[in-house]
Amino acid sequence: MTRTFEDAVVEIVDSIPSGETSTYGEVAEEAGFPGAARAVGNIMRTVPGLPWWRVITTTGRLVPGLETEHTQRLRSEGVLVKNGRVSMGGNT
DNA sequence: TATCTGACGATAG
DNA sequence: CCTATCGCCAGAT
Repeated sequence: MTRTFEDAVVEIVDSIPSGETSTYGEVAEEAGFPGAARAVGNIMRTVPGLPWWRVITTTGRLVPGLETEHTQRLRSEGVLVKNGRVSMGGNT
């Protein structure tokens, strides 16, 4: 089994509970590759079927080019978005 | 094996 | 607040 970064990221991102949000850095760290936030982003766009909208950047920035789509999806999950940004990691 | 890419992260201006 | 640059890493070609 080619258990690679991709596989790990897929499972982790897919494990993010609805209404919550995580960051690329967090996902990368959980995957076992801290610092590989960039690689995470690539996988998010490479592997379909992933709740990529639950993953944001550490700065609270949403996915570039899909900010509108991203915001709508988060709001649909119950995540409050403020001015194109996510209200913290979905936790108070 | 080498080079390029990118939905990041942090710092500097 | 925004833009630019450097550093980081795995994947794709």
